[in-house]
Amino acid sequence: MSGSVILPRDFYDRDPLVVAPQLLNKVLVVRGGPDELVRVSGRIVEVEAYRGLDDEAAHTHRGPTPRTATMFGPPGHLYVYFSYGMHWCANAVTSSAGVGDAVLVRALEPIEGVDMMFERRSAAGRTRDLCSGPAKLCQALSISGALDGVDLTEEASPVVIVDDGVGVVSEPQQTTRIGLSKSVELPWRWMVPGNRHVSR
DNA sequence: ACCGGGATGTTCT
DNA sequence: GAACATCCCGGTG
Repeated sequence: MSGSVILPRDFYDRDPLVVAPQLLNKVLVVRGGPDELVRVSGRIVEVEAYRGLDDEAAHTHRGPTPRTATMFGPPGHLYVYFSYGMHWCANAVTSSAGVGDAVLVRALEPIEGVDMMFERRSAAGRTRDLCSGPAKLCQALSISGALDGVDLTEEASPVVIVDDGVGVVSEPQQTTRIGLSKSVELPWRWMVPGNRHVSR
């Protein structure tokens, strides 16, 4: 798309506390996949940072496991994990390879493929129900474990994150993270202030 | 509006 | 066994 630029590797190769708020207003795009010729996308309006070294809630905090191989890998890749026995959640790996940091994408404002999103998410009654949660957006965009490890910085990738020229959020809303029992005090969740598509 | 519980399977103690 | 980076549905006020 003209005017849209794929975020480069350098963007991700930094501390997730820096990357996370800068991912707000960027656009997550999924193309191809199970439904050929379909392109769906949404603007990132809510994120959380996970930092393996000092964050007890991070999957990587207790060292490498088979599940977290991608999160310990190089930055700029998609880390997808299976949650509560039925949901998928998607992260962008940050920091350098071997560190184990990532940013969880928690909510999108739908842009392209809204009809397809409603088909995939029969429970959604309103547009703001389509992508207002980390597992909801994976369902709407058809992101599953098959896409774990995808390079987000390659033009040919089925999943990319692009900058479409909308600026960074000047004063992101910052709170503690959602749904955790460990490291609950860390204020590592950021949102676009006033956006209707954030999670509850 | 809020609250409680069930679904469902991988990972870790 | 218990915990888990969740969601949905049905209760009640």
